[in-house]
Amino acid sequence: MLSKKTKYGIKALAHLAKRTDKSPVQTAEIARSENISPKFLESILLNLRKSGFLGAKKGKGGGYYLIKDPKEIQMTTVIRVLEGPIAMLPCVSLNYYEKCEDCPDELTCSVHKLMIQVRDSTLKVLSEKTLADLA
Amino acid sequence: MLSKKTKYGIKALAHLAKRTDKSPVQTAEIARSENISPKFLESILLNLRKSGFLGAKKGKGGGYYLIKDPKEIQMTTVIRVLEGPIAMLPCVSLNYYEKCEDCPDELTCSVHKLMIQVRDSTLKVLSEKTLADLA
DNA sequence: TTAATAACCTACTAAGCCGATAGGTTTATA
DNA sequence: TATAAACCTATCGGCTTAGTAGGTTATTAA
Repeated sequence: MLSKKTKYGIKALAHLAKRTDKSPVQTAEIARSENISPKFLESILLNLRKSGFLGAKKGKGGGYYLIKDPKEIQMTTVIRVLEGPIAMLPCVSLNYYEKCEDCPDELTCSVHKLMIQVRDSTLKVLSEKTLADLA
Repeated sequence: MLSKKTKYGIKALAHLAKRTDKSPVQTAEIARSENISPKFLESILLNLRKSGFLGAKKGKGGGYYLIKDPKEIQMTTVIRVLEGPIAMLPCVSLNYYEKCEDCPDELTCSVHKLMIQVRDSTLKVLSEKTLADLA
């Protein structure tokens, strides 16, 4: 299950991608139109800015704006930044790999093999999709 | 991410499926050979019995055994019992559907559409696999 | 009939995460 | 100089996870 943080983050990015002009949009406006707690969204947008997806402008008329072309933003990278691993087990994660304590040998582990297949099929869908497809 | 409960549960089922005879296997033995905390595993196996995957026999020589043919046990049903929803959002879950508080209209929600595709591709993999494939 | 065995059941807990909320600081604009 | 909006830090209640502890019931073997 995706956390609300991730869901809200994606919605916010899609909201920005829908806009034709690149003028900054305030947190409060996104929060209002997407029904998200403003303060919670604030922390998410900050996160997205620090991760290089968004730029920010302070003061009146300020807000957040997309830095890159929505077509260039894969959903895999968005989800990895907001949620963390896409895989269902740490031992099959490409970007957040961790060995299982209990498993002596990954190559013979039946669960491992299965989850690799799940991971790959999920990755196929998500890597083909960009922010532009959501907007 | 799958919980350890789910991972352990699948491993335990696979352990039983690997065996040629259908004689009961004790919790302690499975725990030992799969490196799982015995007491924790106990609660998982109980769960799997109550869900109709396992039968149990008490007393000496007792233990748990598979009720059905491993070929007949889809991984989707196993995961749903142990973990709950397979979908990444409640609003795209087939078996555990819940409406999103924040979303006024699912049909126009960009995240919703994306997660349906992820769900379907995951479901395709998992529904084709049975316990027999893991053993 | 008794002892041993193993499932069954109930309750508890420490730790961590999630989804916020509160309140103050900095920077840019009018 | 006042206002606006991002930025930052800290905190919190509630929930889930991954167990642990300890006793009860049913079955088997001596």
